[in-house]
Amino acid sequence: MIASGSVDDRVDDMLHRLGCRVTQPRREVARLLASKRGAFSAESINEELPGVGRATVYRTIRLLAEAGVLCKALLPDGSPRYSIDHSWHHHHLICSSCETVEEFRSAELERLLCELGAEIPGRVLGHQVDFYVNCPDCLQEEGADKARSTADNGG
Amino acid sequence: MIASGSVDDRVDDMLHRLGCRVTQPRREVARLLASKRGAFSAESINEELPGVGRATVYRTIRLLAEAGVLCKALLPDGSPRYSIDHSWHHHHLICSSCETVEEFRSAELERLLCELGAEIPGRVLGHQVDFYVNCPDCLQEEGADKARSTADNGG
DNA sequence: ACATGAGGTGATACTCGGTCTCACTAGCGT
DNA sequence: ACGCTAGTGAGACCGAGTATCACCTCATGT
Repeated sequence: MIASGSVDDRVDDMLHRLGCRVTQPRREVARLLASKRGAFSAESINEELPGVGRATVYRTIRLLAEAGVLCKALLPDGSPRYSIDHSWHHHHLICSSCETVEEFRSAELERLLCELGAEIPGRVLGHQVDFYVNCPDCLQEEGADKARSTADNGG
Repeated sequence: MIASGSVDDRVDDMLHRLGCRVTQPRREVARLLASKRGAFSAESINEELPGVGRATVYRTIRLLAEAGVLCKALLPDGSPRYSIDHSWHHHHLICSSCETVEEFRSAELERLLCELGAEIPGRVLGHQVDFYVNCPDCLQEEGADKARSTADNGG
């Protein structure tokens, strides 16, 4: 608990820099987000913070997403997942089984997208690239399941 | 009205090929979809077919999307738009102002995505590439607006 | 330290897109 | 023509998110 003060300080700092009031609920949401690994739904944050109102959780997430602190990825069904935006520009690897979202980057891809963008009629504002995958964890589990059922058949 | 029989026939044919019953509601939904240019929301179809139940409209759209007859694009906010899937594999140009969705294809992009996919840990199931744009129509309108306001300032 | 007021909060109602339920209907094989 | 069963439609329900509005609290000026 000795070092936790610095996390609070950084969170307060960030909220300050966004030009908004540093309130207790925002602090709580931001701290929880900062502690997250990987992508999460707004609702999961809401559930983990019963002391903070739903509206406030959603408002704060929107605030941080608009400020570029969070980045938003869409699952194939369109439901959004948020994650801390660690790197300037990146794309997503979305696991179709466990719905985890990983970042990935490729300079070559950016270059090609930029080239393609130049040929597109109209003005290109941005792009989004998502790979839908089975992540290694899910593959391993799948493999384990298969091995189990084979063992069952065999014995 | 003389030629409309052939559209009906093609719609019936398609429904048959999907291995499902050819019912009046499905026919109506499929015919309306066939007449659509560009992308549309499920709700808009529902509104245009007051004689067909909401559940049936959504069910039919899902059916056709799963069969690959329709393809689904997600707007930046995650709301889905459907369009007739004219070509085997394509990506989308989504206009951020008027929300129209256009298809685009690039062999080079596919090649690179395939290469990148090979390096991704896990199993790649698919990918999605969207360009967010201002379409030429919206740009033109914007230009017209600007010209108007300049004229106002000048006169 | 205290008053002040604008920005923020939270309970709750609402919206929107979509699915589920279930009694009823109609397509289609016989 | 009959009967089975897939399909239908009204409406309840759901999940994610927004709007409303009385109340609260942070930050500032004195």
